Amino acid sequence: MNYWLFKTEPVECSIDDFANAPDQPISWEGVRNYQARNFLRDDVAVGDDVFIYHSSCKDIGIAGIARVVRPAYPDPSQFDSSSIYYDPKSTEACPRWIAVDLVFVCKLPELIPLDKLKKIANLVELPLVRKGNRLSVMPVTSAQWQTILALT
DNA sequence: GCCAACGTTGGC
DNA sequence: GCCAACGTTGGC
Repeated sequence: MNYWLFKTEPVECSIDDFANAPDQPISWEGVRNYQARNFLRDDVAVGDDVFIYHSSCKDIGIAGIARVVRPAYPDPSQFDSSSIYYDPKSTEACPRWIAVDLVFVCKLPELIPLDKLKKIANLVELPLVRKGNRLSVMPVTSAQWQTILALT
């Protein structure tokens, strides 16, 4: 199995949305970046664990953990003309964007702030803390995962 | 709200 | 296929 980090703006989907719906799969939609899409399509698998990271908000950082329960399928929002994620160039026959489903695992006892992650020597290779990083779905190595868990 | 960094688009 | 222009991300 693999480890991942998914970014989200908590006003849209936060770790509390997962915590408030235990055992209920949440569809991870709206990824509109090809590199992130390729990870979802090719590498994210059922049983993988995912850090849920809150961005563009007051408390920026890793908020909790979710688990993949459904592998890649066409992101329905790309076909919905009323959605902000609508993509007129995508077709049912040849969908461009991919979603997966996640379920809640846990909230971290305390959010691990980004500035704390940036100070950890073992995490300098994590794309999240690299300058100019914009990847919203990124792999986390087993060692990085353990390092981050040890911060809690 | 600013803006650096990066990704995407489209003319050539 | 290059690359300038434009759009988006996301921390600050």
